[in-house]
Amino acid sequence: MRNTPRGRGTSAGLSRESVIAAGGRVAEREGFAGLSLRLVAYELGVTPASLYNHVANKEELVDAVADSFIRELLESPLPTAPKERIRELVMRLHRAGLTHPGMLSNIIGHIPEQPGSAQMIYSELILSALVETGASEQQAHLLYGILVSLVVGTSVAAVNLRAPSRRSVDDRLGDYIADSCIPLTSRYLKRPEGSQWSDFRARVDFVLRDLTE
Amino acid sequence: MRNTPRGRGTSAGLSRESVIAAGGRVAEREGFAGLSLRLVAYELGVTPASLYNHVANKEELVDAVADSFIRELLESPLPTAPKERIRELVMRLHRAGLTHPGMLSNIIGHIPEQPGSAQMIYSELILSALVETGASEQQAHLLYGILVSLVVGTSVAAVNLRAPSRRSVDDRLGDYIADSCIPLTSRYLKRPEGSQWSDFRARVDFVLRDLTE
DNA sequence: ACCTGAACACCGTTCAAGT
DNA sequence: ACCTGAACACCGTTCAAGT
Repeated sequence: MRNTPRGRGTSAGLSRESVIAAGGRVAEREGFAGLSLRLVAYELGVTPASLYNHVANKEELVDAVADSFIRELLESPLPTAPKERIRELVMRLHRAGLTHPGMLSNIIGHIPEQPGSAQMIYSELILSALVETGASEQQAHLLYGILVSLVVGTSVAAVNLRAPSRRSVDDRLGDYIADSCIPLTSRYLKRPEGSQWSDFRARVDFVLRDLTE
Repeated sequence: MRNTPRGRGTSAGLSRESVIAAGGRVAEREGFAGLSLRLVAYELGVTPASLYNHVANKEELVDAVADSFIRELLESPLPTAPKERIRELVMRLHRAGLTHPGMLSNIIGHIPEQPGSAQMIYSELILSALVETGASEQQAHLLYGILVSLVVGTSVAAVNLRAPSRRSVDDRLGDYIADSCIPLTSRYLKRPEGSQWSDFRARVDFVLRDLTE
C-alpha cells in the first residue's frame, strides 16, 4: 500500500478500527486461513510489529474481524415469526461460513473479550426465539447446541472440500472397486454439487420440526 | 532422538509406516495443531526434507495419521443392535475428537487417496446401520450428515474452549452487566463443565429418537 | 505514544549434492 | 534410492531504538 518509508516514530494514523478493517479486507481476499498479521501490515503500509500497538495478538484480531462479519448478519431485518427467525439466522450464519472459509472454526468456543459482541447478540437472538416458540430453556439450549454444531460442521467440511490440488470425488471413488465395497458412502459422496444448500436446509428443518410454526 | 550426524546418503531406515507412526506420536503429544514435519523429523532423528521420500506432503501425512487413529476405533467389537451400534460409533468418534484436538477438522471433507481407508469404513458402518433400522437411504444420508456435523462441531468448539491464555467463562461473563443483557446465552455458557459428555449424548439421542431401538 | 528494524523461533517445500 | 545441507518464502512475537 505504501512504499516510501516513513521516519521512525512518524505516525501512520493507525487505530484499532483501521487495523480490524484492514484485517477484514485481507480475510475477504485470502480467507481466514490466509489472514496473517504480516499481510494486514502490508495492506496498511506498515510494519508487522506496529500492529501490536492496537491489537493484543493475532487471536484478538481474528476474533474482532469475525465479530464485524457477524455484526453484518444482524443488520437487515428479521422475520417476526420465531421459527422463521431461527431459520433465517441459521441460514445467514451458514452463508457467512461459506463466504468466509475458516471463520466459524476460529470463533466457535471463543468468548469475546468485550461485552456487546455480535456473537453474543446472535446467540441470544436464537435462544430467545427458541423460547418464544414455547420450548423450555433446557430444550432451547439443546437445539441451539445442535444448530451451531450443524453450521460449524458443514462449514469446516466445505472448506476442506474446496481445497485445491485434490482430485475430484468421482476420480477418487473410482479406486474403490466401483462402489462395491462402500456403496452407501459412495452414493452419499456423489450427491449433486448443488445439494449443498438444500442439504443444509433439510438438516435445519429436521432439527426444528417439532417447533410450532 | 539422534544427535550424532549420519553421513550423506546413509540410510536411516525410514519407511512410510515409520514416518506415519512417528507422526502419531507427535500428534499425541502436541495435538494436530502442533503436528509439523519438522517435529516428526526430529522424532526420527532425521532431516525434515527426507520425509518427502516417504510422504507427498504434510496434508498426506496428517490424513494418514488421522486414518490410523480412526482405524483404532473400529477394532473393538460393536453392538449388534443397529441403533446401539450407531450411538457407539458416534460416541467413539466424539471421544477421539476430544483426545486428539484438531484431528476431525483436518479430515472432514477430505476423501482419502487409498481405498480401504478407515474413514470410508466408518461412514459405511454408520450408513448401513441406519438403513438396518429401517430408514430409507435418503433419510440415512440426512441423519449421517447431521451426526458428523455434530461430532465435528462439538470437537472444534472444545479445542477453542481449551485454548490457554483465555479467561474463564465466569470471569468473562462478569463484564456483561450481570447477565441482564444476554441472560439465556449467559446461562447456556455457564453450564457445568461435566455436562460436556451428557450434552453431546443428548444431542445424538435427539437426532436418533425416531429410530426403532 | 507510536512506529521501525532487527532479531528469534518457528513453519512447508525444493533441490543440488553426496553416498 | 535415500538422505543432508542450504536455501526460499513464509509465519507470530518481542524489544531496543528512534521521534
